[in-house]
Amino acid sequence: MSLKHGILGFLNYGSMTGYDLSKAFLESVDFFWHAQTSQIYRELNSLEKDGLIAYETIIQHNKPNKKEYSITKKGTEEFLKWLSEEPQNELSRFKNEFLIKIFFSDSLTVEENIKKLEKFKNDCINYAEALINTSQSIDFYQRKVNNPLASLYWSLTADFGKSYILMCIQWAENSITKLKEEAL
Amino acid sequence: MSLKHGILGFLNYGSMTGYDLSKAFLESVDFFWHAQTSQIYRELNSLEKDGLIAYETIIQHNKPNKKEYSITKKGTEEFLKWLSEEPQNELSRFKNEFLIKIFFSDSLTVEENIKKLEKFKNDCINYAEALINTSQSIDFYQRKVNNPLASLYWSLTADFGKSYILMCIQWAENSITKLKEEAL
DNA sequence: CTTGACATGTAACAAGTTACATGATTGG
DNA sequence: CCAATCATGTAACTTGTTACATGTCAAG
Repeated sequence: MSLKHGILGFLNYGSMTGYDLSKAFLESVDFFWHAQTSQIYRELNSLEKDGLIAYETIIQHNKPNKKEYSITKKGTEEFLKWLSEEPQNELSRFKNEFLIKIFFSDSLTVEENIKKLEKFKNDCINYAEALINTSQSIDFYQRKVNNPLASLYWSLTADFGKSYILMCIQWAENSITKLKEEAL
Repeated sequence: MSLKHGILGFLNYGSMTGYDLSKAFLESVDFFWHAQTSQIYRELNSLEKDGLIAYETIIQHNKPNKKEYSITKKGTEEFLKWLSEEPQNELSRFKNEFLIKIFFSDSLTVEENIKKLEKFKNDCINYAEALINTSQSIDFYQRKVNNPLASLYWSLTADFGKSYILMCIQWAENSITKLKEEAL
């Protein structure tokens, strides 16, 4: 439901190709909305069929031709409608396969589970570094879009990511401590 | 991919009907894995076809008949294989539609966005209360399963939920403060 | 007499994942 | 010469969502 609106949101800033969109997702909202390239192209087709976006083929000489998509009036209306709708309770949609594995972990040894948690903690630390790049690309896009308020909202989402990862690291550390106590 | 393993995990504790499973999901892992009833019945069919579970029809007199599913040897093997596999980086799968709306929020007024964040904060506070029930049902199931280590892992996942919600509330408060400053 | 718990599902659709498929140019 | 970037997609499959469909019994 939301990938469509995500695409409309980006096209609302300006025209883009599927490839551009793919990069934009990756460099900005990937942390909370990962979009596969194949999915983006599928959605572009469907949005175009519904008249929410339109494209123009741009013939290039030293690069492959491309389709530049832009949002239509109908598309902008749909985007703004979605944006002002009351968001559903997001907590009820939270999903985490790692936590299910933890939930059922009594079928493994305590040592194996400590390793699992340590791996999770390391993943978090690595991801925290990757988020720094996201902050940098916010600066980059800010200049492109030329809208001071936009980057404020972007940074709020980046803050969420940082807080989430910190929380995960702390939870993992606490959990490891508890398991080590149990192992005695 | 994981609903299957979640079902196997519960059946590994003991036999259950689809209805029981539906309740078990709701009362324990719902926070990080919500399963629709319809999805559970579909997966049960598919797991049975694959020989990972088997069922016995139980005829009841004052209640509707039911199918009691139990895990097979093959099912247990598959479950343990999944459990000991290295979990994928979970952070790259995190999804949150609310954050996308925040990301694109410069198309709305600051006041509207403050309201949105306040609603989010309230949802979090309400959900925090709901999680207390989950903690209680951990105690209930602990007695049923009679495995002291199991409930330790269950409580780790409940801790994660509490930390996550606290983090969300704090983030929402900070964000509201920032927007109020901006509104001046 | 009505609500909630028990109990099982199907059908249609939407969204996400994985694998495949192609091919040019640029920079090191 | 090899890897990365540019650029577009299809096909098959798995998951997840929403709406529909049916019916009993117990308790308040």
